[in-house]
Amino acid sequence: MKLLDIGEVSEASGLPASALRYYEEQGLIAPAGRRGLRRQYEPEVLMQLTLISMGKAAGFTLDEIGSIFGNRGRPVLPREELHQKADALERQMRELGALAKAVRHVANCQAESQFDCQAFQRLMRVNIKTMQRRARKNGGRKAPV
Amino acid sequence: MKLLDIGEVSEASGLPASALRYYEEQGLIAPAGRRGLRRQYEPEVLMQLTLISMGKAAGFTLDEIGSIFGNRGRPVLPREELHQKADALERQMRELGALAKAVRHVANCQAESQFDCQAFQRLMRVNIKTMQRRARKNGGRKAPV
DNA sequence: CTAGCAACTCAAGCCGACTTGAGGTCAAGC
DNA sequence: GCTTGACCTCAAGTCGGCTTGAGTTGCTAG
Repeated sequence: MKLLDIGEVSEASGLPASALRYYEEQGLIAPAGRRGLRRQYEPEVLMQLTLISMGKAAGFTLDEIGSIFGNRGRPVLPREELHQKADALERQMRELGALAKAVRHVANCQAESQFDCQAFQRLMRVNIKTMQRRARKNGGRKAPV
Repeated sequence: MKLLDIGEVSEASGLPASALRYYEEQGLIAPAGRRGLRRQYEPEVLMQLTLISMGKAAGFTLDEIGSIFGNRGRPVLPREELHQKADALERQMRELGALAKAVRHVANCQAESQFDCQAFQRLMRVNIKTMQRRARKNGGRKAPV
């Protein structure tokens, strides 16, 4: 199987080479070897990068991503924790849906201010609650994800 | 209607007072007035903060959030752009779902490495494509959201 | 053989989103 | 009338995630 130069990986993934080197420094990816100075990647790395991008989009830090999809696809966390992460993701997904709804509503609503609109208020109500639940749990620091 | 001290807003929202001042500096919220030096907030601000939190969870910058739910609930962007934002959110929601599935799979899968697992590979395949589409469009910089 | 060019390293810089700390203000309760 | 505690301002610091720049190395084509 043909190995890829960093430039090719960059091209294929859309990530700048500097980011790839940075991911390596953080232990998220690794080249199969070198040819001279140059890193040579297995095509598999593209899948890893997809995972990383998805994880980032979901608000994980690189560190967290590393612990979910650890060294070359072997997860570092125990099953139970992984399921918790998945639960969190699904919750977050629902929140995203709520936000999409809210934005959609804002686009169509005639009210002077959203805060005058009954429908909008209903959309928000439930989320104020989940937000407060979350806040109570972690003292308002950093998204638990 | 009773006005709230920053401490009360902080308590109710779970956000530290320093963050509230920062949001004010960025033009996202504003107190109804002051009593002496102290900011006095209308309860309405809690709804705005919910919106902000949701927006952040969805990966928007504070700046972007400001342009969606502009000055006191009157959106700054035209309808069309708001719908585009909503579309993007729904896309992102689906990606999040895919990630949840992937994590769930990793938790259960017996394969040595995820990259040896057929089911996992299928899960990823589609996302590599969307990732590449996105990359081609923006040169790999900053999430388009 | 040598010129190019892509890649390399390492240190420093940058941006967003806050936090922290030092030093100041003020209304409320004793 | 004084202390206390919540709040204030402003400057500086922090952290994550990269980017930028200067100076170096080494495969490849002419």
